[in-house]
Amino acid sequence: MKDNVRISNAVIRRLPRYRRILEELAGKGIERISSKELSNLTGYTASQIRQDFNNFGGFGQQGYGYNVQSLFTQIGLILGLDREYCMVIIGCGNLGQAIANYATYYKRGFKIVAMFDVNPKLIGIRINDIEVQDYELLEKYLKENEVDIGIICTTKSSAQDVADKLAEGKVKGIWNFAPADIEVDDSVVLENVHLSDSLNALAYYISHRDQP
Amino acid sequence: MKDNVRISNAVIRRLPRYRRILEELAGKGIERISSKELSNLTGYTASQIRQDFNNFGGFGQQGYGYNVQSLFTQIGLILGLDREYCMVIIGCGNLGQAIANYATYYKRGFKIVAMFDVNPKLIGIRINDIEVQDYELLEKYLKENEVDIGIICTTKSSAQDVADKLAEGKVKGIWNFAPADIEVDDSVVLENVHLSDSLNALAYYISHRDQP
DNA sequence: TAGATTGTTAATCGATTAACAATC
DNA sequence: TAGATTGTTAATCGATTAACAATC
Repeated sequence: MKDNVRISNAVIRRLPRYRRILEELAGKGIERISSKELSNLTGYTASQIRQDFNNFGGFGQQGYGYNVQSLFTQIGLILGLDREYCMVIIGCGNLGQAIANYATYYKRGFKIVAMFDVNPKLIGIRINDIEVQDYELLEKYLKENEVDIGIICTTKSSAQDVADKLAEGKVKGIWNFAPADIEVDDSVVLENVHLSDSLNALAYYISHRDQP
Repeated sequence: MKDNVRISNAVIRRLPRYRRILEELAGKGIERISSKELSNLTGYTASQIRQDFNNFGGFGQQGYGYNVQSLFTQIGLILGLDREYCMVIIGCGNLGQAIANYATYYKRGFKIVAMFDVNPKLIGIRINDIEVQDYELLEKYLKENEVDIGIICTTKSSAQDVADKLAEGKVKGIWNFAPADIEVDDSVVLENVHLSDSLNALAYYISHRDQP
């Protein structure tokens, strides 16, 4: 695999999609695939697909195409999926619980290790075998345990405070679902899921169908 | 406002963020803002901000800047937020309920009008005053009511079936949270929120911090 | 071997940034 | 008016697409 090459964000955002499709193909027992066939499945051009893979060194074989299983594995390696990520969830309302279920049942390699909330009604309940703890205990927990990812499922008003605590507790990344523009030190990777932005974009495209 | 100009997706995705920030500024009573100040707040360059706004015709005034309130309103108009969108949710587990709460309490202009599920334990319960109906009734509901947006919060395996029913029922847009690559006719706008892709991208950036 | 398909270079396209005249 | 800041054109940068030689 090539090294020392800066990969553009556009490429990174396409990799999970490739991987998802390759997983399905592998599940169907398909062993090889050409960039042209992948183009049909993904909607990306064959040319772009080859360019993307060549960022990391040649995964294919001329005249043959790509081996589905090995390409799947390679992309997993690039994405850093060859290890386990420990995650904590802050905010255990419907959204926090939904994310917990999702991670537990769909995402091997991403493990919920603790959950926190301020709501006394939620503290103490168990979600997929994880007991919801008092948010007051987050700081202590992060001191005593190495956590890779903090997931913010709180209200807008608490989000920045939670982010600060997570950063101080040396998490490597924050997955933010709160509708807030939080700020963190550059050493922490921040991935926002802004539902509002997504819904607004949807409204835009609905309003502008057909018209010029 | 200019018309007949194709606006790039990149611009559209920035508009909700501008709007969010302008809303906050308006809330603080700030009346005017320059592209330079907006640049500080958004992280986009002042040049890009002026280019973005000029896609729609000049919103500003030389030597003065932009009027916060009027810019906020204009962007809302562009995004199509000057009307109400009726939405139905299919799949009323934690995620569906979380989205319902979110839309109800945070998103004026986007109204949940009905919710559906196949689970007998959920059918009949009320969520923010909306009763969960049997999924069997979706088709009938869509025939009798005009729905703008269908929100898919089901499992992966049901997602395509739901999308087909929504498309047949003439929804204008689909907001998909199921971890599936669904396909719909071009006449329906599809906005995916692929949590898996987002999490994988986060893993990538965590794995590649520091290193070359 | 002949056919297929990659890896890679070159061309194109589009988006971002820089610069500055227009003008409030 | 002088200063500030937009609107807009031109320059740059980066990403996508096209083309084709390399090679399995």
